[in-house]
Amino acid sequence: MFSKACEYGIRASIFIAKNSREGRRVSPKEISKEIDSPQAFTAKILQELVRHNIIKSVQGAYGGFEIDKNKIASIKLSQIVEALDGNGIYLGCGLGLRECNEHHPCPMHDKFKSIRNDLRGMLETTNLEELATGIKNGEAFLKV
Amino acid sequence: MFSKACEYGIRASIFIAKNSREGRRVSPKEISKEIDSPQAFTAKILQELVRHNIIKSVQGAYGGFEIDKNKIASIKLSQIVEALDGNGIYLGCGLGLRECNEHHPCPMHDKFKSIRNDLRGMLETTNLEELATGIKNGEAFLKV
DNA sequence: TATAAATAGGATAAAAATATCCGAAATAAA
DNA sequence: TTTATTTCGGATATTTTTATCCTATTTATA
Repeated sequence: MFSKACEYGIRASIFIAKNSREGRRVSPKEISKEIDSPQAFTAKILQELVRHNIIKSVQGAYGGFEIDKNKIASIKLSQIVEALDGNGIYLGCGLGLRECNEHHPCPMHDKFKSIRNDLRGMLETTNLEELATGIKNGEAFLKV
Repeated sequence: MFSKACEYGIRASIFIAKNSREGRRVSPKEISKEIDSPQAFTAKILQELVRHNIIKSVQGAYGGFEIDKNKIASIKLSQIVEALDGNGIYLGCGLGLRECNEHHPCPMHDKFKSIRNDLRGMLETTNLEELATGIKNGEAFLKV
């Protein structure tokens, strides 16, 4: 469904959000440990999220990654997915046709459309705030 | 969502189904031309589908690929997807956790569950017969 | 039985995704 | 201003996916 990069990116973002709410900056080392992901690869993904203005980095000693507290609730999963996997999951054809729409549908088009829309809806209405809360409350996990 | 191999495999299966209904066997060459896919790669995928007993091959002169006419309506998209991409799309965690279930959910688990179930339901209730009909009627397309 | 036509399958190549390494640049604190 | 710490970014390596090529095997027909 999502690429590894995107899976790590979402998990990392949730972990950063949780810590930013508590006023803590976190390093790629700590992140990759807590979400069980390869450290250097995760660092690359974090850089990409910084470039997309989804998370913020502070360089130098005592630096790390964080998210503006008052921004956490407004960051949607869809932004992270689009930043790392592009918009293919929204716009692409399920069977890989370059052109697939009402006027030129693939055989699966109608049936696939509603599922893709549900997925899109879910990603566009789920924000980091609620996901971080699940982690904080111990109701959900970021690894294993 | 699906791998390239799976996309080609589904499109090829629909094309074979349509032709088998008309009593025609088809070659990898014709298939890849009609679904716009790389020929040798498509041939490999067809072999895999044969191994999974989804399509049938006839070797030698006048051979090719076909599907038993009375089997077309009973072949579900889910069988093709499972044969080529495995069952990860049904069972796997959206965020890539090895273990993700009601007792140990990822933060996205609840929201993702229903979408995954809808996808699963769609794949398990959609058969080659109806998809081939869409192609035959010119309502749907397998390329471009 | 010989021939031509077709799939099967192994070997290999190319491209993309995943992952690692290391030096450069930034920055807080001593 | 020096030092220690930390992200940035380029280079490279590894693995997986996608794709191609070539020969062997199968089989209908002449």
